[in-house]
Amino acid sequence: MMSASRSDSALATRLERLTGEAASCCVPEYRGLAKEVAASAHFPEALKRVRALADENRLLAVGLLKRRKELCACEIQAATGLTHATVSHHMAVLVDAKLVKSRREGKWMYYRLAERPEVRVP
Amino acid sequence: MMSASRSDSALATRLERLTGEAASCCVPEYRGLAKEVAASAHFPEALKRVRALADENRLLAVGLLKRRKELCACEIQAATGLTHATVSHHMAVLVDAKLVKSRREGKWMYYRLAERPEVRVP
DNA sequence: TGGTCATGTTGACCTAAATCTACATATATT
DNA sequence: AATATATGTAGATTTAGGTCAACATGACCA
Repeated sequence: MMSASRSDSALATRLERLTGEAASCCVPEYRGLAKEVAASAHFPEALKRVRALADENRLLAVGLLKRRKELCACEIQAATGLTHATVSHHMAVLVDAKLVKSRREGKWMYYRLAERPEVRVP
Repeated sequence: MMSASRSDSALATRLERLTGEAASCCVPEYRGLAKEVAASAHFPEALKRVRALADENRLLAVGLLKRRKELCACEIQAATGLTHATVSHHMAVLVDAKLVKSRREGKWMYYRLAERPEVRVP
């Protein structure tokens, strides 16, 4: 989104210093590297996972599920003190990020950790 | 209706709020479990780390640093297309979360990954 | 059938965070 | 010294998302 006439000079100067060549042309190389990282297979999923964990109550829910194997929504609600609406939203985020799996049993909804809830930074 | 300062320690406040409505007998037990998790030694640091990673551009910067061992601020700026002010802010967040270390060399600021940038969910 | 309980969904509100511009600081160069 | 360069900081604006009340859905039981 930035265009950058002014502030690319730092990079150009440094590259000129390192290579001895005019370097303003090398900005696309760094953008290309960034695109390579962002387009890597694991990047979107990793971003979704860390975003799912980056909330106090969702990280708490994951911690609860690490100690108790399985918890129903109302238990998570009791532990967090949130409304059931908020708990439902949070658990949906965790399930969407594939950090948690859900299982319905009658009117109760049970949650447990997925097999590999780890986060791999791409 | 519930007292308590609103945004200070959100978790503590929310845990306070659930005491009424004592219909379910096990609520205090889950409250205690939540407090145990949130008060664990690793919880605040883990939260800070995942929050630091939970931004597209910061996760991108970490990915860049995994490929290039060391990058200066202007190179990260070139890669992300952000202003230098925004880059500076993002890198400060990563450094504060102990995911990245910084090194000054003259007027250039170099960044590299910390020894263990992994995220441990508590 | 109706009623209640447990949970999901919607829509709005409101706080936190991401980003920018403008200015400040520090380093290098002349 | 002065000037240019590289990055940090402050303040303002805008966007993202956490939260709740209200409503909807679906399951169980009379």
